[in-house]
Amino acid sequence: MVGLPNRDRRAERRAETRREILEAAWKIAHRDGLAAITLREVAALVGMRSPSLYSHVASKNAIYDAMFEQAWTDWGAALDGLKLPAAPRRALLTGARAFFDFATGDLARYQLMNQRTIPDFSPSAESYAASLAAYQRMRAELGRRGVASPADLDLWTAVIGGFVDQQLANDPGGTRWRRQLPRLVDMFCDEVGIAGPRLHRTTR
Amino acid sequence: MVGLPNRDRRAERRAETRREILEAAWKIAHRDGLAAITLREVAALVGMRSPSLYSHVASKNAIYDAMFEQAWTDWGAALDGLKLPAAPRRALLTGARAFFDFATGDLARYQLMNQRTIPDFSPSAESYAASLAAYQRMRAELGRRGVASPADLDLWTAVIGGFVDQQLANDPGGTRWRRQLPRLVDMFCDEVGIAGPRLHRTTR
DNA sequence: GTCTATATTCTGATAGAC
DNA sequence: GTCTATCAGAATATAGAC
Repeated sequence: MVGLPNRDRRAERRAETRREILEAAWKIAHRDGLAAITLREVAALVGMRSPSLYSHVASKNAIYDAMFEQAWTDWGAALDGLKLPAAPRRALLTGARAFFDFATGDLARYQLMNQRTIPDFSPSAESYAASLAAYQRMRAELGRRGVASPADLDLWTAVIGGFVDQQLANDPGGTRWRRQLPRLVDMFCDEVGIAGPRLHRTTR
Repeated sequence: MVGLPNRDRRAERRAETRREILEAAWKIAHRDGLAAITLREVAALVGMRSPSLYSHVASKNAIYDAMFEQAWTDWGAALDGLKLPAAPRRALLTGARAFFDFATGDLARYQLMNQRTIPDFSPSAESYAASLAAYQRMRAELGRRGVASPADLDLWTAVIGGFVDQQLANDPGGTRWRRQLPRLVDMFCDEVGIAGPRLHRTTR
């Protein structure tokens, strides 16, 4: 009995090409910044001429959009893969370090995810949903540790984001702010009322 | 007795033209973002053709550089003009609000001052000195209130910057993070050991 | 699906007359 | 110091052959 092929080789090829296009775009972004991505160079890196890209991508902004979605999806996956310790303060520190390392590990990615670096780009509804999903996952984990009020959540996102920004801006590749994460978590937990032993030695 | 004129009208005119050029550049940046500044439009706004700009400015990046220096000089002046209350926590809150309002009041300016938005631009030594001077002034004021260790200073800059970033990114024009500044200052002061009554009501 | 060719528009910067 | 004219090149995107 003859049936349909159970693999769509053509679709696989298309998906693979699309993956290569995104990979090339990331490569340029890492080297020269997000704004430096051009269709010509993306095409050259995947072995095409620029007009051929339009068979795979609707526009340049569609590339940014796919990158945005990919970045947030990746962070969501990293978040899901975390083994969080039972002790709440330890759990927060693990999460903070994971986000910090993810964010500082790739400046271009962080700018695309969290800052308005590309003037004409704003994420599509589908891509934005990926970022929202990651945020909700973080919210759920914090809620499990007793951080539930919007004000407390805003406080958390702000102080963590601030650490990332300072690290990227003033000590890229270093640990000047990273090594203070235990202290930051302690300070935050003291403020919002998460009990437990201090994570770092108090110097006073 | 006849002497030299005590005003150099030519120099005054030149300085005035330069001021107008910067003003035009800011206007474009506010409307469409830093990256949208073009020499043609700057020239049009001051009533020139673009080549004429080169009599006043060495290059496009020189305009960014002058804007960078101006922004930091302005912030330094704002800092100098502050009347800080005697109570340390009150003083920190006053400073925090001043910086927060200065930063959130102008996204383009903040991006130019603190983020790497323009790929090819990096400040000249002279312009960078203006930012350093402002930082030293902040450091001196914090030192007077007992915040002196590099770690404490890093903690302060990070949490304040984080509040600014979140406000700009997620609630531009609003007060979602601004209204939590008293709490942030309390949290910070508790951590670094600045005594005094709490600035905000504890909800727990 | 990929190509060549091209449209269209913009960019920063320079040369040289006045 | 400002102008016209122009360079030299970049960009995204489309048309249409193959």
